[in-house]
Amino acid sequence: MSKSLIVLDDQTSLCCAPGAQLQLPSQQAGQPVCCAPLSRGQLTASQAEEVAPLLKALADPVRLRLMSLVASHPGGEACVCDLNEAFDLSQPTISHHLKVLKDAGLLDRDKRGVWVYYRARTQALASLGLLIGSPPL
Amino acid sequence: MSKSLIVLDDQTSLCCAPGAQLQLPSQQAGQPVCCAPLSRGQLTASQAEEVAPLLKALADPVRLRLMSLVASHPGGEACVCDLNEAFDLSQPTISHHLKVLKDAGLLDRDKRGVWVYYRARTQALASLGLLIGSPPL
DNA sequence: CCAAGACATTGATGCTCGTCTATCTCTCTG
DNA sequence: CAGAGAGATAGACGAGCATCAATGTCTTGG
Repeated sequence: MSKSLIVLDDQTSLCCAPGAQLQLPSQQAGQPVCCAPLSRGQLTASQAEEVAPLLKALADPVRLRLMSLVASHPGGEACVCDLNEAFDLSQPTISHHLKVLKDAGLLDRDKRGVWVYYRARTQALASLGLLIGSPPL
Repeated sequence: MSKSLIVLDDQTSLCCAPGAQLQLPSQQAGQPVCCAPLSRGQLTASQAEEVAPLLKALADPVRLRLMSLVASHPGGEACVCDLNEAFDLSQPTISHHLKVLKDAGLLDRDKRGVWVYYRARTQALASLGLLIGSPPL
């Protein structure tokens, strides 16, 4: 597998740190472009196949709100019991959406006793935001 | 309608210019948060309903590559005839995907004679990238 | 050990989506 | 004006998705 376009792991350093988007190092000849934004150089088919599932996971109003609730929660994590109450949807439906976000690599799951806590992978969100949002050169 | 979270029009100035993501003005009490990123404050249900269609439009490998091809094309625009050749898909399928991107507000269409040119709405991409990618405070 | 509660899983249902073939509309050329 | 070519539209079809009710799996308290 080639170098990932999206950094999912908070432990891994970002090759394009947030805020550095305007001073991206110029592309080295022969080297794969890491974090190549959408507007600079064409995404390969395989890169597109890699990124699309992340966007698809986010491309639902309920999941967007879930991500926002979790990411903005004090402490960086939220209990499922709190999330369930924030929506007018059944508990299995919320559980399903959380699983979609977790499988996409946008949430981390942590079970502590009876309760389950989800945490946002801010690195993945940052990478995705840079990929989409960086302006053309 | 409340103030839009996503700036679609290149003529309109961005309330959160690219690169300004780390120095966002502190939220004024009582004022709606413009361009409130995903990780800061919870998206309302209506805001999520507004943003999700944009992400859904992008959340397809073919459309991601189309956006990338158009956005990175010299001159900022690309002819449909060139785009058709870049994919192993039928012409109506490409036309359909371009329409989805245009209806979402991510592409502008310009017919000149026999040919049709599409141009990326970089402002919309920038807003979307900031919304997703800005880190929590 | 048992009952209760938190969350996940299963299976069903109706809707949306990506793709295709066929056809249509528009514009230029001869 | 007729034909050709560029691109859009229409309709069909199979796959995928969001939701729910019902049920299953853990974990804790008594």
